[in-house]
Amino acid sequence: MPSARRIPEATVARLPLYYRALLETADQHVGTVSSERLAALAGVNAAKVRKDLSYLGSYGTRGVGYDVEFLLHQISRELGLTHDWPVVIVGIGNLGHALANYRGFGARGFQIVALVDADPAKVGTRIGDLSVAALDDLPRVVADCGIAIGIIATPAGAAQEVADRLVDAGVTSILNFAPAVVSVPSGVSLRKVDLAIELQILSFYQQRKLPGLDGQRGDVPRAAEGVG
Amino acid sequence: MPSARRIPEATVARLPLYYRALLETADQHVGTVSSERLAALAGVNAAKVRKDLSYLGSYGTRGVGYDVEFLLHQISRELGLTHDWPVVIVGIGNLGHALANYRGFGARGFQIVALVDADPAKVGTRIGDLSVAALDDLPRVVADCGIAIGIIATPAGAAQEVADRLVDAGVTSILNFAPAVVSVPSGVSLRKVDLAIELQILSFYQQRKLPGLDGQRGDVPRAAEGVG
DNA sequence: AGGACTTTGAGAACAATTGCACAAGCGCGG
DNA sequence: CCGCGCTTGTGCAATTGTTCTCAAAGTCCT
Repeated sequence: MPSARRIPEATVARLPLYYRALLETADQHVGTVSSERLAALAGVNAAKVRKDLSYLGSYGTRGVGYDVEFLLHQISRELGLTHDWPVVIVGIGNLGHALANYRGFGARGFQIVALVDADPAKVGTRIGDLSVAALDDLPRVVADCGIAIGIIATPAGAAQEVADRLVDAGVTSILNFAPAVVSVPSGVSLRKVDLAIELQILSFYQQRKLPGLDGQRGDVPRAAEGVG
Repeated sequence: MPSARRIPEATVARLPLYYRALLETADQHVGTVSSERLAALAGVNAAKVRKDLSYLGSYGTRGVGYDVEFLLHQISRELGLTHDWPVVIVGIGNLGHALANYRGFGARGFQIVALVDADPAKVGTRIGDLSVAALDDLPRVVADCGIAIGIIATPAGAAQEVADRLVDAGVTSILNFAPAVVSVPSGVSLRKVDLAIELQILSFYQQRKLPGLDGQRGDVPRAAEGVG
């Protein structure tokens, strides 16, 4: 029963950072963390950590900090990571292939349970211990495995069609890697990751620093994260 | 000479969306677009498009819209995409391999010109028409190719060390795919993409919709992008 | 038991971003 | 040459997110 309180989007996007930081902390058999320390590990500032965590409830102890295990439990409950989520990847090209093999998912609450591709030549191919299914099998695969989350790793042109099919099959959360805008019915969550766009954003700031390269280049002051 | 005006971060993050939308529009030999149409293609709303573009200058014509070619040129100049950027990828595992082969970069202003890995077994391996160099060769590779942008695709444990080496070698923009916080000197830009975090954010919203699954599941109302 | 010290949680100020609404500007047809 | 319809550009209000500040609440030491 995740708290009913409304949690700001910006906070939700940072919870996974805290989660990761807490996992590392727990590994080192540390019992409690201060907001200061957690902030350093997550790459944000302490005030933000406290405010974010306060949305979940008053889980800290003044003068002490947060109990690592307890906070870890609360956050994983809030993020819905108390059980593993089965995930389907559609589009087994370069990227889909890499995602299928990516160890990071399993370690953090997700299990790739199905691979799908429209290309008949790829259907039946094995990757790890999964074999690629046909796009038409999507409804059955989704139903059989109880899949709620789908990943689109197709070329841009196929993205909308695949999204539609995922939704029809019953998927209600989609992560889109294709460089295309896709729209989904309300009630379905959609997030996108566009690799080239990230580089283009870097390019913007990179370009701005060349013209007036005013001496800078010492490497003492350390400013983590963010761009600029 | 990009305009001197300060462009809000949120706007910068959307310029690539407009750029992509404009490229598609130009392909269809359309001469002008309205903010309304551009908004639909980019998956945002029209007011935002107008405000964003107004930061670049007054490039539209009232009563008509924006000249596609001209706007495309202005945005690509602003993003620094008038020339290709050479990019180095460090860490040639699953992900690094996929990124090296990803066609999307070349098409949008970036060329992967070097691959680097710490593992001696991988050094010398060929991917496409590049061969993997040793980590120690980084300074030479960066200097020889005039590389300003680096991609980290290593496991979490190696990320900070690789970032330090990239910076030492002269790289001033870094895209980090490793699930770890890395810090860089001020003056160096850093962006991060964490694949598992994206799924965890979806998981948060997904979990919240199951408890009170209040009938919904019709597919008529179309709400593009964003989550929830 | 009491005081010093630490750290949280929250209120308030501040900053950034979004969205609305509409005047100003442009092209076109008469 | 003028008026009409369309679309931009922007001031303003509302929302969202961040940072500051400090009282409250706990621990630890004596």
